[in-house]
Amino acid sequence: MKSDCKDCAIKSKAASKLSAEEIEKLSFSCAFVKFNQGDPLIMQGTFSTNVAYLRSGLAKIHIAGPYHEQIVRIVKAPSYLGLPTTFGDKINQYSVSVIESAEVCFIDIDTFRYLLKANHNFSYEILLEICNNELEVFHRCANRTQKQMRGKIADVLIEFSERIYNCDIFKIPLNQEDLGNLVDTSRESVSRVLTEFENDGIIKLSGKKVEIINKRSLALISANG
Amino acid sequence: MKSDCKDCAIKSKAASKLSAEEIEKLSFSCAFVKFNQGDPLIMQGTFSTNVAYLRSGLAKIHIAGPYHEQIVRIVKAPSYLGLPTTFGDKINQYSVSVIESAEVCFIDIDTFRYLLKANHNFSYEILLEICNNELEVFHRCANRTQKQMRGKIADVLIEFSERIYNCDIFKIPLNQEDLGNLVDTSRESVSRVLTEFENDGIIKLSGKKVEIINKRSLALISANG
DNA sequence: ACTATTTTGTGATATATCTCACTTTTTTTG
DNA sequence: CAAAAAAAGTGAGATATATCACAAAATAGT
Repeated sequence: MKSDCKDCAIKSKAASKLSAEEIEKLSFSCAFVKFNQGDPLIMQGTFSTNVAYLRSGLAKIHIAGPYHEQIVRIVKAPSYLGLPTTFGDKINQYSVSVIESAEVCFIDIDTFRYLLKANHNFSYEILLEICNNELEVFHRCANRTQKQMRGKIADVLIEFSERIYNCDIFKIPLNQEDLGNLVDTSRESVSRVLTEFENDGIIKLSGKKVEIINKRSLALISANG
Repeated sequence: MKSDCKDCAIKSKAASKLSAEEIEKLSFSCAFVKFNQGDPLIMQGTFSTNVAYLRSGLAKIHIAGPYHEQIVRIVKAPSYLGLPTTFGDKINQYSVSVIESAEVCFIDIDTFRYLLKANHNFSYEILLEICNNELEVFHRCANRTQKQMRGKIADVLIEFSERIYNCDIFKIPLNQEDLGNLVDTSRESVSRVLTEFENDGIIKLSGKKVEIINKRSLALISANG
């Protein structure tokens, strides 16, 4: 357990509010680890003693629903992971897995709590992050249940291109089964819709690589489908 | 704008951590208002300058989805409302309406922020509340999308009986349309399932009054339907 | 490089739920 | 208390999507 958070180039906005001594304290109980695609970071049902800070990479938050796995959202670095669990009971209420090789700092929960108490600006930033997540989940949930599959898949393509990759060409970091779990449809439907979009000249596919050709149409489908 | 929070019998757990002076400060920028069923407390899209503390009563959080209104969750007093909005942009991201006559304290947002900075224990409690809400939303969302209507309606009946009213006999505080918006089904389906449950001897209905007769069956339906 | 495994594509069929249309009941209001 | 409005019940038909069952591709493992 030791890192040098002081010189960390990708400090969280919250961490940048910490004083020199506080950063020092953080360094002492912060473990830096690299992960590969597919690695689990947080496992639903297990005891949590750390907050995770996703320094780089991409992860998915997923929970075991009554029938199948549901992917709640895709988290892009930099971002804290497992905050809600940190406060309620200490049993993780959801899982987090890496979907694009990631660097993660595990911060001891007691230290994290100490920092929350010691530094208002830090805790305010954390509060902010949690609140934004909650709002995002609200909207995502409404979409998931109300739109039909074309709309939902259009949504997710737009999200990857705009929020995650900032680019019209990207590699989907999930297989179609998982894509289905993210938007709540079956794997088969994902496949069908994707080829449909390709036939309509809206996207171009080659393997998992997607190129968005007609963003306009995609936005329309997202809005009306 | 003035209340006497000091003597308030239903202080929030967070507020009970405040010092005498802090409570005094709170009192000065806290407006107490009574509301009736149907009254809007928070309106999506409007500018927010207050945090609301639901002192007594019942409210629903709802957002305008792409197609229809969605009821995100039912909030039972005591509980803060509109916390997430308080921190992100100040535009309310969802609406809150009273469904059973309520008493609400509106707390000026700047005062609330001041208290968050001034008192760690207060802010820690607030953090806790937000985190718990987020986790609840996760699970609710998974249920909503994965279970089918019988299961979802069984769920909601159990929730009313156990979380909201602590009683096997209660009056549903929503009409069937809203019940549908809460569990994501059509009004007609709600009606059908409810009469189905009654015919199966699982519940007894008279108007909006529900008596749960066979909780065991209901739990089974919730788990498997 | 070859086999095993995972992932994807695609048709046919099944089905849960929505929608529409109308009636009946309950609640509200003047 | 009557009239109007809102809410609830119910059948028949439409439909979006799931499921099943394979085949084809792509990836991973030895």
